[in-house]
Amino acid sequence: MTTKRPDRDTRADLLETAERIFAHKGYAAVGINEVLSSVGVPKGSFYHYFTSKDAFGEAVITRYFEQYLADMDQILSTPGQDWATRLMAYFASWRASQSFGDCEGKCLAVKLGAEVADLSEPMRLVLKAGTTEIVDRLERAIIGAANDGSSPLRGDARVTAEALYQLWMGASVMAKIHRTLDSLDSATVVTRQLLGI
Amino acid sequence: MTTKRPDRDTRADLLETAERIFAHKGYAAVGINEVLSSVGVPKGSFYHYFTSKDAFGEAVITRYFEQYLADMDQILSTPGQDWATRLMAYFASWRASQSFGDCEGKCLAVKLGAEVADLSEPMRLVLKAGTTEIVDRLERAIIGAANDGSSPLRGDARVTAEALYQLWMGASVMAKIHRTLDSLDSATVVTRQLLGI
DNA sequence: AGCTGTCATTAGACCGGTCGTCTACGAACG
DNA sequence: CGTTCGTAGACGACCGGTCTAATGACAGCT
Repeated sequence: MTTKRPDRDTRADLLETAERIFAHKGYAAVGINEVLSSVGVPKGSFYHYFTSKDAFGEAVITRYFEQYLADMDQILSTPGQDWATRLMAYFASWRASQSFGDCEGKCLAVKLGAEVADLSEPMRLVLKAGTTEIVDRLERAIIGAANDGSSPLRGDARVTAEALYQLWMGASVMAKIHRTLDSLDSATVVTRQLLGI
Repeated sequence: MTTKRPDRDTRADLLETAERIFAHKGYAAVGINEVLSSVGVPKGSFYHYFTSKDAFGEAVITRYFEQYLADMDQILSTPGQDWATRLMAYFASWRASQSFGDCEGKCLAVKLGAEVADLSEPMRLVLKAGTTEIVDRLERAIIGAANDGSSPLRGDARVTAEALYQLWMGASVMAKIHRTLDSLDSATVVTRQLLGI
């Protein structure tokens, strides 16, 4: 009498819950059981949907980036704003997402990047593809800002985009280590400086 | 007839070996046994030298930073160079340390920062203290560069120091994810830009 | 020299949790 | 009515960190 859940729910629940748990505890430190019992799904179901923990992790990260990029696209296409403003809005939302006091900081790329990169090749490739797309969008935004005159582009747009992403990634790690948002404030200041605004 | 090894060797061997293994596989993914058997020390000995895996991890990171800061001090005090040159030499050596093809990238702060920060409070505090000292040194170097005229200081030195460290941290994570040194090149370019040189 | 007390070090048992497998049941739908 | 999809959870093999009990080396004393 399991109330006939439409199949996708279980799978989606697993992915969604795992994202939260991974973002908090990392990948290796979390057992499948923890995710399972947290969702209330028995172990048997897991291997119906996923072939292994690694494949599961891959799916979690894939889903994360899909969602992340969609959100990012939305912020970077706000009508009636110049590109520089849109860029700063993106970073402001990044800052906000880390600010969840406890210890969340929901950015999976930050949390899992270093841990997973030399642990599982498939997961690494998903991370690579995802971060590349993020930098692509930043680059386009920077070029846009140069064109609409909201930022005086000095130097290569690609390099600047990469550096900005790296800066914010590092700032997020430091925020975790210091349990402070100061690092994100520094990043904000320097971001303005780099964009010349 | 155990050839009477002086006690400290075992302990030092464990710390040193663990540093290498942690830098490669992370913290949670590595079992004590792996370190032990890699050094050739029996399991029983471990808890003679350390009270727990966490205390061990703490000691590993502490040792790492001691060494790292000593190296950094040396680079940043090269005689006959202006401060801007010293700074760039430091970042060049950072780049070089990541370049070990395989997957090393021996920077423990980068590898373990995100993973460990919300896993163990003691380890987090060691990371916090260590990274703070690194930024302190960067700040002093930046102020030095402003004073000796090798870099036109624009803006707060502290903020710039923090941003530089974050930038390079993020660049190292990206290097892991993309298995490329490109990110470190971008970081180099932007570092020059931020220092105005 | 022999005996003994003390301490550093080791051996290995212990229990709990890990991932993944496998069989059996139920519910849905043709 | 039977095949498919999904649930259920016991099970095995293994590995994790921890702890107690035994071993060894050595110092001092008689």
